[in-house]
Amino acid sequence: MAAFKLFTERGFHGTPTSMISEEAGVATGTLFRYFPTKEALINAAYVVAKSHMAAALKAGIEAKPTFEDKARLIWGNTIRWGLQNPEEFLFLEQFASSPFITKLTEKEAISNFGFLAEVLDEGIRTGAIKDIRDSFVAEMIFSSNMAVLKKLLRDGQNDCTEELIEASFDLMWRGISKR
Amino acid sequence: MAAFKLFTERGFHGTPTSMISEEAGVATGTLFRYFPTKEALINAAYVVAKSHMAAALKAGIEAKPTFEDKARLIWGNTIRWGLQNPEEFLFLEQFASSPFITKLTEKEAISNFGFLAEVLDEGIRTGAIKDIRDSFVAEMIFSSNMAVLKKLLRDGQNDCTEELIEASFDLMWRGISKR
Amino acid sequence: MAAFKLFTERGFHGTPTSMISEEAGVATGTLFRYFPTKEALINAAYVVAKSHMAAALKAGIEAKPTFEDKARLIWGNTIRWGLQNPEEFLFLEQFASSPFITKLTEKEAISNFGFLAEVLDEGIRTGAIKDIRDSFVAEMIFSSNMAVLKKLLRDGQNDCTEELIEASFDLMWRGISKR
Amino acid sequence: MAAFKLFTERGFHGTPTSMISEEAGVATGTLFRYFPTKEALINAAYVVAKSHMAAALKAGIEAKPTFEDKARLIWGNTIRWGLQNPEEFLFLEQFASSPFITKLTEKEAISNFGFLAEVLDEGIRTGAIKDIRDSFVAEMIFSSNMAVLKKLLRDGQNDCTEELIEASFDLMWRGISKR
DNA sequence: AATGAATGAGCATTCATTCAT
DNA sequence: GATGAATGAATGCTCATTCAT
Repeated sequence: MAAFKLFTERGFHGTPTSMISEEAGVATGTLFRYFPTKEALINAAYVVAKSHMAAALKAGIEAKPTFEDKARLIWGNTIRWGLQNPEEFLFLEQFASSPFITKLTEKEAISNFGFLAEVLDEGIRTGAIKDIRDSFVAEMIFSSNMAVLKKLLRDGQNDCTEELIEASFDLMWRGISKR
Repeated sequence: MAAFKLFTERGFHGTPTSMISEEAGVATGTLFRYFPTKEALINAAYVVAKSHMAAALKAGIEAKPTFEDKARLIWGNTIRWGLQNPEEFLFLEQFASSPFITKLTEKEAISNFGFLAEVLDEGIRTGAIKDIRDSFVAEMIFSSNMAVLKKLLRDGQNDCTEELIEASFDLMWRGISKR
Repeated sequence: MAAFKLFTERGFHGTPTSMISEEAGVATGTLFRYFPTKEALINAAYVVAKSHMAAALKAGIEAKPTFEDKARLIWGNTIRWGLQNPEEFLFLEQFASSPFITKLTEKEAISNFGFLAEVLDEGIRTGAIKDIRDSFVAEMIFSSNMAVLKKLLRDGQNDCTEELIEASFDLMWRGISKR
Repeated sequence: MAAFKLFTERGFHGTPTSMISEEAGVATGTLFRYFPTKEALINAAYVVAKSHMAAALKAGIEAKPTFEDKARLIWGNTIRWGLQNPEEFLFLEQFASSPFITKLTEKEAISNFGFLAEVLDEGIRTGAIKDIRDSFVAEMIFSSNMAVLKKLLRDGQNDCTEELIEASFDLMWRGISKR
């Protein structure tokens, strides 16, 4: 979807539907056969991007035996996906808490991320990580992960990206792990 | 500034200048005596909010002797400021990397945060924290801090806010500290 | 085009685009599908009026054998066209050297009047008229012609219009002819 | 008056009163102590320019004995004045028949030109020029005179300006004189 | 008298949405 | 189903004019 880039670079109201339809190679009116309003369109785009992201994050997870392995994989998957799909990632960042994305959409989009809660749960259950107000921990982990990704996107990646992924994971892991 | 709330809740293009002037209790034209364009207005608001935030973060810092004390104070200051000024905080979150805030504005706004770099430097110099690609660490700290604040704003605060601030700091601190 | 009358009577900035579109029987926005800006619109109108005028001036010219016949015909054509299309004529007068008509437009508009130079050339070549700084003579002829037309429009025409056309031509002709 | 240049180059509505007051070195409000409205201001400017012009045209006329001498002097005076005061001249040209100049103003402005009618009258009375619908002749003379001036302003004057003034007068004169 | 900040009506232009083809 | 011309409400911004100082 070309809409990701356009919306991210120009904002919601800064991106005319005519521009979206042109990028998409269809006529102006055609858009409105598929999305009743412009808001519906961006909400749909949001759900798509979120589900793309969710799929990328969980890739290969079932092969990992321990909680730490899973956590480390997801940590890296997030960063790698973001580096390869910067437009979708930045779109999600930009519109995550914008007034254009409805609560309903957010709810639907988040439903793809249920597996994260399960993994985290496993970590707590097996005693691998602390349980101080779990959800706070989850937020901190998630935001740290994103912070690394954003920094890489901003600075431009270099050849030691993988090292950095490991180092940042270790740092985070040391904070949350019991030992 | 009433503009914080309006822009946050409705977006840049979703907030007519007439609405801003009405909230501000002046005529439409009056706005344009002080800000040449709507973009200039939001950029000015951004700088103001950032400097408010910076002032709040560093409050009381000179009285703290060690790096850890300083870090702990700033961590708490951030969260307390955000909880007391949710509109300004959310405004900053929303427009931090929007296309409406110019590079120049961002630069000016960031200039107020030089003290953070100094504090971090002290931490590294005195050997209190690790030096794995410091700037990444800074980003992770900052984003974790924000994550806690955002969660508190979303969920509504309760009486154990201070406890939570401490707990989250400890978690972060354990990750970054050498011992 | 209704724009001729409106622009002439009210000036460029005194004529809102909404008024033009209303007169034209279309919606406000429709105007801007055909003309990117209001300035483009008035420039287009200018070119149209000029080409109408050019066509009227040269009507029947090829049937005239001598230079004097051609000159006399054009002299009359100008006046007759202006009397029948006062709105277009006054529009051209009003905006001929206004800041709204670009050099480019003027150039394009003038291109229709190449035949005038040819006719004048013939007059000089055949020795019918003097050659004192030809272009000045051309300007004087042209402006005299216009002056008669404007006076007729201002005073209202009467039944001896044709006589007057002849008389004024003779007067001008006597000035420029070699004998 | 700086207003001449501004109005000519930018049009009536294109020239803010604030710009005029700035050029004049007074405050915005001050203008309105002297002219009730912007229209009153431009009308006053028009009258001033016209009277300047009238004064220039008649300069030295009483010393001239014959009609032809007077006519030749006025012809030259017009052109010389216009070349020395292009801003006022072009201002008059531009706004002569604009909707901003009221009939009353035009009437007042024209009152300064009574001497022209007298001179023309003398020409007819003494039998120096033809009497075919005198006012038309006057218009033609006047417009020819202006045409020469405008051409000179457009092309830039050179050292044979005086020659050209003579030549153009002769051409005109031959047209209107009885012999 | 002079000032210039404040006013708010007015206008060019954009753009989501409709609908005849 | 697809198209894209037409619509007209909405909005950023300007500027003549006022009036408290």
